[in-house]
Amino acid sequence: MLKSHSCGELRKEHTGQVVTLAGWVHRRRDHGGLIFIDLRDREGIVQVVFNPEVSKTAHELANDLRNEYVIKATGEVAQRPPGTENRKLPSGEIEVIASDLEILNTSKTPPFYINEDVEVDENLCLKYRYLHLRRPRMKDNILLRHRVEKFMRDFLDAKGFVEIETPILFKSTPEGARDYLVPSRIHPGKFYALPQSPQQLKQLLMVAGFEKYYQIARCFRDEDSRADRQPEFTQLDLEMSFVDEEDILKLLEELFTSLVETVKPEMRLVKPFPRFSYAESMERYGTDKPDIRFGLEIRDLSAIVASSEFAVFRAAIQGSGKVKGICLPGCAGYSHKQLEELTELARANGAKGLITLALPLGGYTSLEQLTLDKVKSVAAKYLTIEQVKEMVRKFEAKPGDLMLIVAGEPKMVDKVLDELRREMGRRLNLIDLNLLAFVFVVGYPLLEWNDEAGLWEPMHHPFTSPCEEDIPLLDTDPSKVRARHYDIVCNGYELSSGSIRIHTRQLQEKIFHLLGYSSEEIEERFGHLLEALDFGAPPHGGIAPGIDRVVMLLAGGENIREVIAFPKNQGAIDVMSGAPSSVSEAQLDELHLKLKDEGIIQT
RNA sequence: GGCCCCGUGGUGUAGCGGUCUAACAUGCCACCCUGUCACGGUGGAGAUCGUCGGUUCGAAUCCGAUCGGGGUCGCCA
Repeated sequence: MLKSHSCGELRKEHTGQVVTLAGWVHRRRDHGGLIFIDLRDREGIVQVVFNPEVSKTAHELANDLRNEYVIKATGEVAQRPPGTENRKLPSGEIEVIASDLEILNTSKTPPFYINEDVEVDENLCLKYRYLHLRRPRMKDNILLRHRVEKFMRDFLDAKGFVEIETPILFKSTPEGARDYLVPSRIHPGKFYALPQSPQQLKQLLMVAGFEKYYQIARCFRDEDSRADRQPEFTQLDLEMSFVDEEDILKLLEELFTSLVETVKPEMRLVKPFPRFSYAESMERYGTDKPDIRFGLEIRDLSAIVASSEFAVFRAAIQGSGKVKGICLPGCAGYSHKQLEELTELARANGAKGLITLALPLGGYTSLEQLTLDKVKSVAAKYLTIEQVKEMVRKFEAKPGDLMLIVAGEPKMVDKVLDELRREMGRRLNLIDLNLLAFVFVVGYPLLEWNDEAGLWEPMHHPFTSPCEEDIPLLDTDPSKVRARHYDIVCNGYELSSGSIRIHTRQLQEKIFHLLGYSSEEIEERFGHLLEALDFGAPPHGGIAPGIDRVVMLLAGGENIREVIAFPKNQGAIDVMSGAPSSVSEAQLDELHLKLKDEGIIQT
C-alpha cells in the first residue's frame, strides 16, 4: 500500500506517529509561508500542513498543488495549536505536518465543484459520474448502499436463507412490463429476455427444495423512467416454503426494523408497522401506497350531501360517483390565487373542479353558532347549515380550516385527493423528515376488470394465490376474490408487492384460463412452471423489496439516481458511455438482424 | 404520445423590450500573505444568453418551431 493510514481515520490518538497518506486534494489554502491542504480519501478528510521550516522541498512542491491532484504525503500527526482546532471535521483536533510530498497524478480543473454540494445540471453530473461520486454526499450514499446490502445478506444468512444466482438471459413472457430482448446468434430469429424479476425462477427453487432463497437481483423493465424508477433496478428477492402471510410480514418487519436501527440509528420508525386493508387505505388516503407521516386524511362526504341542491354533488352521487374531501388546518385565509392553484392541481389530475369551504377564524366558539353566511364558498348557497356542520364534524375541522372537496368517479376522486393531500403535506411542512413510516397493505382483490381489453387482469401477478375460502367465487364473482397478497410501503413509496403463490397445477391453470389465456398459450409460456408444480411443489411465498428505493429513503433522497453508481437518465441513456449506441453491420449480420429504417443505422 | 417546469462565462444564479459594450457569487490564472479551514488581499482572463425562424427601429428579454434536461400522466404482471 502507498499509504499507512487513511485520511479520515486519523484522531488525536495518532499524535506523534509518522504516517503516510494518499488521496485527493480537496482544498488548498496557501498562506504564502504556510500551505494547508485538505486531503481527502474514501474515509474522510484531514488537514496536511506544509511548512518550509519543516521541509523546504515539500513546501515548494505544494505550491503546485491544485484541486483533485492525487498526492502522497508523509509526516507526523500533531495536535493542532490551541484555538485552531476545527470542530466541523472529525479529524479536526489534529493535522499532519508534512515532511515529504509526492504528486502521484495531476488533474484538470473539474467541470463542477467536488468540494461543494451545490446542485449541478444532472446530465453533466452523469457524464462525469466518476467525479460526481467523489462528492462526499454521493460517496456516502454509495457506502450506505453497501452497508444496506451487507446487512441484508448477513440478516438473511443468519435466518437460514441461501443466496442463489439466477440467469440474466431468460425467456420472454410478454405480459407485464415490456421486455428487454437479446437476440440469439446461434438461433436465428430467436431472443432471450432480460428478467423483469426472477419470479418464476425463485418459485422453481422452492420446487427444488431450497426452502429459503434470496438474491440481490437485478431486474429489467423497458418502461418510461421516473424519479423512483429506471430501466434496471435492484430487488432483494426472497422466497420461502411452508409459510403463510404472517411469516413473511414478520420477517420483513424484523428485517427493516433492524436494518434502520443498524445503518441509520438517527432515523425513527413506527413500530409495529401499521397494517391497512386495501379498502381502508383507499378510503383514508386514496391510494394503496399511503404516506402516513402526516394526517390530512380523506373523508367521504357522499352521505352528507346526498340530498344536496348542489348540482355538482348531486350529479356525482346519482351516477356511480363519490363526494370526498380533505381538510387543511389554518388555510381558510388562502387567496383567490392560491385556491386557483389548488383547483388547477385538481384539474391536472382529472377533476372537473374543486369545491373549497373556508371556515371563519373567529365569529363562532361552538359549532352551534356557525352560520352559513360566515362560510366562504361558492357552494354555500346550495348547502344547508346542517350539511356544513356535518362536514365540519366529519373532518373534526377547526375555525380557520379550509375544506377541499372533489366530486365525481371514485377512482378520479381518490387520485385527486391523494395528490392534493401529499402536495399540501409538503407545503404545510407536516412531514417529519426523520421518520420512516413503514406500513403493510393487505387484503387486495386478486383480479381487476380491464374494461378496455374486456378481461380480468391480475392485481399483482398471475402466480398469486387466492384466499382458500374465496376459490369458489372464481366461478361466480371473480371481483370478490381476495388475494394472498401484501404490499410494504414506506413514506408513500411502494417498496414491494409479495404474495403466497399458487402451488398446484390445477389452480394455476384455472387462473390462467380466467385471465383469458388459451391452453396453447399457457403451455408455450408457462409449461415449464406448470410441469414443476406437478412434481411436489411445496406451499411457498415471498416478496422482493426494491433496494434502490430503500436506500433512497434511508439517504433522505428524492431520486434513485442518487443511490445508483451509474444510473441512466430519464431517456434511458447512460450519458457517460453513450449507451445505447449503434453497432456495426457485421454485428447485426451475425445476429441475423436488419434495421427497418436504414437511416437510423447512422449515429 | 399528453401536460408542467428549466436551458445566460467552467459551475450556480440575476437580468425578462432600449441605459446589456450582459451583472453577482464561486471557480480558473498571476502576484502578495506563517494558523487557515468556504482563509484573506490585489489584478486578470473567461458568455455571440441551447438552436432556428418571426415580431420590432431595436430581442437574453415577446411569439413560434426545434433540440436537450427534469417532473408527471399514460405505462411499470
